[in-house]
Amino acid sequence: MQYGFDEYAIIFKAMSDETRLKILAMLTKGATCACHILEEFHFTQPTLSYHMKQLTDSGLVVANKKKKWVYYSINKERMNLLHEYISKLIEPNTELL
Amino acid sequence: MQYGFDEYAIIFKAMSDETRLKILAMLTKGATCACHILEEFHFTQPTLSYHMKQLTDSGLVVANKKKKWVYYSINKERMNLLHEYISKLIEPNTELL
DNA sequence: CACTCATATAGACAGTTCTCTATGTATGTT
DNA sequence: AACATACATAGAGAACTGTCTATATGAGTG
Repeated sequence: MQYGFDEYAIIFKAMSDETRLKILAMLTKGATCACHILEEFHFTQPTLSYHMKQLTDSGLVVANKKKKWVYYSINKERMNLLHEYISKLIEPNTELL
Repeated sequence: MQYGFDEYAIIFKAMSDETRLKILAMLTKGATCACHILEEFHFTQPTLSYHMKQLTDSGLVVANKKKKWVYYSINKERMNLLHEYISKLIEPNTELL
């Protein structure tokens, strides 16, 4: 396995919140700035900042600063890693242990 | 989408713990009884019972009682659902929102 | 330079999580 | 019936999470 359970746990933890799943779904439409994401929610700006940090720390999302705005987008490479991980949990006798 | 973000959040939360990821990996080898799973860890039996409850409540794992033992195994249908969900986060403009 | 706008950080606080010990339940054994 | 084994539940406590308000940072504007 490329990474340990601890690393995958962090990734899954990033996805273990309804708000962050909605953010990820929004990002499938393409890179989006924080201010636009915030409009879709009823919490404050620092709370969004907290959630974006969880997502970027996990590696699932990358931040791209352009002028005053930060554009967030999905890290497809990382998401593919997760996709393969789930595959290994479906197919028996894989090299997970 | 078949289920809402809340339901997927519960599934991902079940996978957001290193211990439970290791348990899932063990279960890829086939149905395993709790006592055998416990041998692989250094915590107590009630702690394992707690983790197994998280996994079964999420639907990722099913419990099968045979005599004195409970055999746990991966619910492949549920895992496939997760697999498809990740696919939708990789491919752009899917119907997640 | 003073000000505004977009975002991040700090600190507080309620709620949740993961672990433990103690106990309960259900099944099998002597 | 008494005991042993496998697992679940209850309750407690330390650590973590998600939210807020207040403040900081950094980039553009007049």
